[in-house]
Amino acid sequence: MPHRGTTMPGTRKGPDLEGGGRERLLRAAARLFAAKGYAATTVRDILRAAGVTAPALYYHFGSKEGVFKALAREAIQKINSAQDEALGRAATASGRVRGYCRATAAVRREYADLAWIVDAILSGPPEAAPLFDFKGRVAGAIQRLQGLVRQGIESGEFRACDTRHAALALLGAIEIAARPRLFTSTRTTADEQLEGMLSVILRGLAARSASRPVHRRSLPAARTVDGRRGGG
Amino acid sequence: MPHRGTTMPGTRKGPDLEGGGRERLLRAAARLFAAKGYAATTVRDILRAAGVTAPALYYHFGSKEGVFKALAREAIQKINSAQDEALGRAATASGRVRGYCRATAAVRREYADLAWIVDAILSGPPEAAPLFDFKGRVAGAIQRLQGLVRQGIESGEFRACDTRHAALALLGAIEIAARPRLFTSTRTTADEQLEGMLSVILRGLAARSASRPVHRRSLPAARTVDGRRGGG
DNA sequence: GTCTATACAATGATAGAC
DNA sequence: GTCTATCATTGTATAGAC
Repeated sequence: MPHRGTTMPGTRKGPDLEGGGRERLLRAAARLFAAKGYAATTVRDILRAAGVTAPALYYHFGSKEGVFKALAREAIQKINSAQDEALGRAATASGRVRGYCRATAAVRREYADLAWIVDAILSGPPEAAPLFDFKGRVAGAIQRLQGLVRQGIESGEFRACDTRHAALALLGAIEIAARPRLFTSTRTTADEQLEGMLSVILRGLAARSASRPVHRRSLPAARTVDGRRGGG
Repeated sequence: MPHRGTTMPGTRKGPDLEGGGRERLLRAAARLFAAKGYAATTVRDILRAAGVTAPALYYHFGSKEGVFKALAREAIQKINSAQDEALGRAATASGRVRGYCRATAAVRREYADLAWIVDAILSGPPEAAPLFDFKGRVAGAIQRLQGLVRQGIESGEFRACDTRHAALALLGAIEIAARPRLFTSTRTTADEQLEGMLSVILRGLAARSASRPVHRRSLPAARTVDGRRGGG
């Protein structure tokens, strides 16, 4: 696996084919992995989509697996910085939880290309595809969420509860929100759904009976309330 | 696709190789799909593991895709019957929700072999692998959960809320609980985790402030309560 | 229903010129 | 850094005997 780490392209070519071969390969691979999956995407597919030939790919990445790794590394960096930034600005515990979940789900959606592959790898067993420390990353995500919940408990904003269970429930919401194709209905966006799920879960964590005003006189059969956005 | 629907084998062979070639092919395929994924599993792999040769597979299933379809059909039937049975016996709305989630997660865990592949297909795009109406099945699952929540609202057991958001949150919990490899820690089982997540979510749905006694004097810093297990 | 034997397209990857 | 040309391997699937 003797592929170089970085290189200095600089040469330009066609009109809309911007970036060196390396960038074009990455974007084409991301699109194709998303469309067909890792195993089903052939090196030739990537090459044709990127408008380069085989040796270019093997020069930059060493293998098809190398392309995937580079792609995943990129997505992970984005998620990390998005999460860090989201944690910075937030006053309440539920605010931090919301921000963290929002940021994570958003990047995962943006990188839905890789996300679902990574997901398959994570859920799956041994090594269906090349991977890093994905499993470790999941553990880290759980711990970070647990930390947020624990802070909320300590500050009195949340009730005492099993922080791990709460973290897992939140992770489930993120998981759902990260798959718009599957769960987004005609009239709902993934963001709206995430907010709704978080409202339900955070209400279960709230120290008092109501963390936010949700008054509605009786119970009119099966009417929806919550999700406070004029949307429609 | 001219593969026969059913056949009548009857012949036996080796000592531990029970069942006709058809059964052996199914079991071998399930194991391999689980170990390597659909695309990465070759027909030759399946044949070698099942101890038969190619024509046997193509006689029974018509193609590699046919094998997967047969497998998925089997899992779907199991999930359906498990869910129906779980809905039968249950008094309260939260009891029905718990039962439904438990049953679904349990079967999904039992069929983790296929579950994660189906999941990858669902999360993924077009046709990374052959599929049925998987997308429709997900929609059905959401609607069934929505129905349970709506019943709870109508009966006054749950507060008025967006039933879809509640259903999605529950689905997220199931999703998490169905992947023991990823989320189960050293001292926790997937069942315990599901119960814990459901407790959090159902508390968020409860009409009153407490659906089950969760009293614990103050809030001792960062102590976990809930999940009744001595674990440290 | 299952076998032997095989067709043949597609795969990931490389050598070596420029 | 990118190309042309090509390799060895593996992929799914089938004919035809038993």
